[in-house]
Amino acid sequence: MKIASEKTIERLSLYRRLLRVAKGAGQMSVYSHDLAEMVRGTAAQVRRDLMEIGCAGNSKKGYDVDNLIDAISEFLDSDDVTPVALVGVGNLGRALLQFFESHHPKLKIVAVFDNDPEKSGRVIHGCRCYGMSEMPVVVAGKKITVAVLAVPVGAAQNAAKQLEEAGVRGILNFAPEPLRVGPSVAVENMDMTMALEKVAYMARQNNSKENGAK
Amino acid sequence: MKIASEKTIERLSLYRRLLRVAKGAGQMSVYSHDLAEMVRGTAAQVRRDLMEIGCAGNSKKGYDVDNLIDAISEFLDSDDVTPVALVGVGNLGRALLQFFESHHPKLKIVAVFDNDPEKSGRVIHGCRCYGMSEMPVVVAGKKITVAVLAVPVGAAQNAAKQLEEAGVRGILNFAPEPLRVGPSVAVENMDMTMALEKVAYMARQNNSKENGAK
DNA sequence: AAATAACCGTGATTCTTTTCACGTGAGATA
DNA sequence: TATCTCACGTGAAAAGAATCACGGTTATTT
Repeated sequence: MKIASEKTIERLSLYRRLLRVAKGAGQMSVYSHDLAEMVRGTAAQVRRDLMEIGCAGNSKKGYDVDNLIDAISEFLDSDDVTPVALVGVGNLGRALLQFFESHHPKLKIVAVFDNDPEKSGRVIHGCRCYGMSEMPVVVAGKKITVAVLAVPVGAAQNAAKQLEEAGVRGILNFAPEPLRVGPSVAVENMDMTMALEKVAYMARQNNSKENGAK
Repeated sequence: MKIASEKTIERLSLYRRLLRVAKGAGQMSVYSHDLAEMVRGTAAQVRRDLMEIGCAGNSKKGYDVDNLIDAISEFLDSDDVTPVALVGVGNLGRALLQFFESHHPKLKIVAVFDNDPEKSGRVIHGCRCYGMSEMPVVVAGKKITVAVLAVPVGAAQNAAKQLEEAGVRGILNFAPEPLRVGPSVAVENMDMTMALEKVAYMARQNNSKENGAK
């Protein structure tokens, strides 16, 4: 399968979600400019993204919703369900567990890890909680390649290392701390502190623009 | 104050956090390549980012840690504490509340909103919970310009609209749904579904690269 | 059946972001 | 004090991403 830029992958994910909503509403086809409006982008960009994954669009009717969803899914998803591990069962971890419980047919959290021995063995949201030391065997046994890291800052680097050694190849990191991992592990940072600082900055810009300040 | 690109702003936020850690460890100065290594970037980019905000670096000793932190803070932060609202007090909302409680000196969640009347009036993590209908008066009263949106999908668009009307100028959106707001409101999406799909995709790429597949 | 209109596919262009590479200057060394 | 080293500051080049613009195609209309 061809390779696409990260930006394109992000947008494809977004398109698919919106397409599913549209499908649920009974819509059979969409135009590139419809999708563009939904994601606040341009029609040309939507077409280009779809071109990347070799999609088929009809001149007059636009894109077939079902076809598009299938094409994006074939590109983004694995054939079978991807097992995911969650590390860290604090408030955030539980929220994520609940969030992903329902939201995705192809990505499933199948194990959670925490270093609190109190939690070991308990079942949270349908997931068995393991101690950190059990990681290698559980990850290998369940063929886990993707993990969500929701531990407190300070513990993240260590956990990432353990994940890497256990064979994980992608980490979604919620800790506000850059991870040092080898080149064969993809890291996506969800840095909430950074994000909030950024909106605060941009909100201030907007505000002073509005108030006529330079 | 000059304007910088969004990417630069993100990196500045990251630099500052790492600099604070370095300062805590007693470090007095850093080189651009030190910072670069920490954020997995290049030295030239670090220098360029710092140049953007008009920083001073010394040829031989690199950058003074204290100076840099101050310079970045002056650029990113408002002079006084920025009051923030949180909308949605589910698991995620509570996790965010806890997360931001300690993590930031200049950004403070001062009010939470939820449409569950049960929660109205209660105090969660030191924050009074208000009903959605109280938003206009509370937001105006506390001069809130930034909000974190942690409501379930489906409720996000409506909440965003209310926030905008109440005067909010920046929204950090955790709902997997693009928001339609006016141009004077900055939106930053923390789309966990998209992020997880993306790492899963990239992990798969890494995996097949490793296994010799084309 | 011909004309029309609307949208897709994509080469070319423009704009943004990153990297390169080199002159400059500050401290160390002898 | 002269030289040497090393990192900063930054113009210029490269790479990457978004946009433009137009030929081609398909349904609809007359």
